[in-house]
Amino acid sequence: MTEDTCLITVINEERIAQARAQMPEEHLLIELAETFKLLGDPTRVKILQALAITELCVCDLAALLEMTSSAISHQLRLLRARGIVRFRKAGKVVYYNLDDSHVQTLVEVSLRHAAEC
Amino acid sequence: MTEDTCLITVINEERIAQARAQMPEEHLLIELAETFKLLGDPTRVKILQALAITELCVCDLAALLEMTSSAISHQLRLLRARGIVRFRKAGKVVYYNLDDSHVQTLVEVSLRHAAEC
DNA sequence: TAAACGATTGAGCAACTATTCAATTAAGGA
DNA sequence: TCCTTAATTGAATAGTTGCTCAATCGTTTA
Repeated sequence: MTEDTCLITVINEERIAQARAQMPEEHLLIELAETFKLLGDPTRVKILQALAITELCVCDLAALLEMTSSAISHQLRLLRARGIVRFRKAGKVVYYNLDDSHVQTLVEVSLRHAAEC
Repeated sequence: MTEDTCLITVINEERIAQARAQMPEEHLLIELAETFKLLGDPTRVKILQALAITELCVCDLAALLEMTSSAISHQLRLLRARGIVRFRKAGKVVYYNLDDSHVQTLVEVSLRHAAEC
């Protein structure tokens, strides 16, 4: 991390200034990336899509995705930590729901777009 | 990958059937996850956000994000590969633009939501 | 109370990823 | 032509991640 060429060489100073002025705060962009990263995994996308259709317990999700309940549980923990899913206990069984309608619309919008390609 | 408990134990058979029937095709969900994964990195989100404001060359992006142009170039390659950015050459300088308006609105919508939290 | 079962958790591992570093390409200017 | 510079590329590396496996927790029921 010494002075790299391109930390000095600047070609369009005004544009950089403009971008810098209009860019959202860094922590906001990092937050954003965190959320996208969470959606950026096939298993988690499938879980979210399934929960968008109906409430399911860990075991059902495991059966649906043909994975171990351990693997599912690990992923649900991440989704829980970001408040994307919520759960309710019914005895031994834990049912999961989507808790973030925004994420749901995000997935819907993206799916529509993906389907167009 | 033998017969795991939860590949057999099913609690809500009808719900699983319903989810299975309504779930989008697997390859579509995987595509979706690929796109989200690409957005799920701070550097790439910053690049996209900057390009949403103004056209910039590799060097400018490097200066703006305080990173080496090599690191930026590597990330641009990934974004290019998915058709999210396009470029035009002006002599030695390569200018990058957003090429996917959908991704742009995706980021905008998400930013608005992130800002609300 | 003990056994059974759904779910969670932590350690470990293999696969992946973002950056660095060095080498190379392509274009411009001396 | 040679030198400089913007950009790209490949290899190497440090850090991350998703799954497995085994152990454990909490609840039900025999």
